[in-house]
Amino acid sequence: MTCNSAGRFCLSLIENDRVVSKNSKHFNQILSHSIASGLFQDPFVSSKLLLLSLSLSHSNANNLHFPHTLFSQIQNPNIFAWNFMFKAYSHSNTNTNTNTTSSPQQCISLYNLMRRRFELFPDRHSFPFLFKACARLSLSHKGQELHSLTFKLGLQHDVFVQNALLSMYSFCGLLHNARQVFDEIPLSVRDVVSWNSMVSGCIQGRCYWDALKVFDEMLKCDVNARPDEVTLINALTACARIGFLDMGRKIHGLLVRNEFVLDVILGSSLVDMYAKCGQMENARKVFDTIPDKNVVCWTCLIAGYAHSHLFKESIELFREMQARGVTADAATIACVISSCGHSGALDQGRWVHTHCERSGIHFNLSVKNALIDMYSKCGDIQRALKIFHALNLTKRDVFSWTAMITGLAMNGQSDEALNLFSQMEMSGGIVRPNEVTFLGVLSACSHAGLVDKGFHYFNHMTQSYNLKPRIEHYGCLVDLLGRANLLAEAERFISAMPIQPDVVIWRSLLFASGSHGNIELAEFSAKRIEELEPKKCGAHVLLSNVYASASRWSDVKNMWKSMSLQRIQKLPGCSFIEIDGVVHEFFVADDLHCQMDSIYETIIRINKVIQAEGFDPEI
DNA sequence: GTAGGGTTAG
Repeated sequence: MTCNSAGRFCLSLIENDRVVSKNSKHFNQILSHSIASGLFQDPFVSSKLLLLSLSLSHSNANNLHFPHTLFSQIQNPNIFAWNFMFKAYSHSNTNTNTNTTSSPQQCISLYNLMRRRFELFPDRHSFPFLFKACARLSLSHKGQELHSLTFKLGLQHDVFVQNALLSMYSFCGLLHNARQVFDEIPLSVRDVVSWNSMVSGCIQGRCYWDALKVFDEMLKCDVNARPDEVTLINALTACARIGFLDMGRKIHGLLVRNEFVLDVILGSSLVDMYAKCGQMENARKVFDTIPDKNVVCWTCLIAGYAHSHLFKESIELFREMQARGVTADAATIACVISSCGHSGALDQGRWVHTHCERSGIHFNLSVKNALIDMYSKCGDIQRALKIFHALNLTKRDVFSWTAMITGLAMNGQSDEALNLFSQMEMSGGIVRPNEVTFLGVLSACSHAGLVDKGFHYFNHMTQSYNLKPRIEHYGCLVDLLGRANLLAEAERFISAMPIQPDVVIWRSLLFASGSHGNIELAEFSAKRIEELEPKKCGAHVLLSNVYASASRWSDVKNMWKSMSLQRIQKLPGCSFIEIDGVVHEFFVADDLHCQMDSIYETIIRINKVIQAEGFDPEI
């Protein structure tokens, strides 16, 4: 074959690239011919072949070895060839142990090579890939350097370049810069992608109100860029994160009016929005209309029930999902395990745990944290500790530490809880305790009656960590003082608090004063509760218990009389226990359980044992 | 004569 005929052969096949791109044998033939004939050094031919090699390795997205070799054989790659390589590397995986060349870092290295050795400038097609690589590597400095180059090259009005630039800034956490880029794109140039990138950038930066402001602005001022599905998904996400139901409803109306197709992603966003706003009925309604529900969609609803403290429903829905053949992933599992923990369903939680181990579901940190929390809440502190200690020190996040500290505290192991907190602080500042961590620490102090330590940690929290105490922290301290019979101090502490005390605080004081026989203070606290919750029976019942323990029976009687006069009904106290995966519920004076006789027999037997040990149980 | 962006939901 002569050079010319080889050239014609190559070109005709290259032009027919739909055939070639599916057949590597064809491709290899063309490549050999082009090299043998010297046609490979034609810039058009080499870049076209490079593109073909990339589309052939497309099924194996991270194996860019062959295209890279091919690229390195091009003596003077044109901008097309460079851009093909930028594109491939900017999308490739960051961590591939087997092939270290597949990473966005390669994109940047190649760019540097292009500038230094070949003295070529990037063009409008290069920038989106280069910005993508910077974003994925959090290389904001490189991104800024490229930003200045766009001015030099007069690309400040190229909407592709500008959109990629603004996404890069928000990805790197520089929301302010992103906003500046956005503002500088003229309205006539801005498209729906510009708006979506800005909204999504605000969400990434956790500025949900700003996200909705941008969305609102888009609806009002830009007739050229109508919201698309991505816009609505982003806006719904923002509503979900801040629980903004009114706006969420408005978006729901908008998507119905504009006849958007409710696919699984838009549907899930809507379910999530309603669920996060506590509207479980609406969430369920939307959920039922979504075709081809996937695991994310189910998890939104499962998590929604848990968010609304409907743990039983959350676990039941998980079972239903499995029955429908949808495979759970780590997010689902973390959520269900947490529901098991909150409802005390240890057997179910344990079942989920083993089920995951057997079915090879990846245990990410959220799952492990949920397991620590569940086992602690269900009293299996050894299991919780085992999982916690198996976690590498550098892997533990604030939730792992907090779950374990709180778990130890609620299981009466206050010293261990406080020890663990010291370990957390000594772990080199990798993880900073948050408000919830300190709740665990304070409750450990409260359970062990460590008054001074409790106040020490309270000050430590505000002074060393600059954390603002919430009402729950004040509640812990009131509890701490109350349990230690420092009732006057507790009262003083409440009146000096910078926040208005809530019923929990007064209930805590009522309980403490009752158990230490200070009826006057108990009455005072009950009054405060009644002022805050006039319709509820809590204060009446607690106070009548106080009277009863002081044998003031006429007061007990009056208490109940006034309750019936005010038509306040006492909700029956309820407790539950899980045995062999079944949750058994008991109400006060309940005789509905099928094994009631043997249950009461056991209680009487236990009481006898307790009395024989010299205790006088209060029944 | 080749090519470009926002992957958006738990």
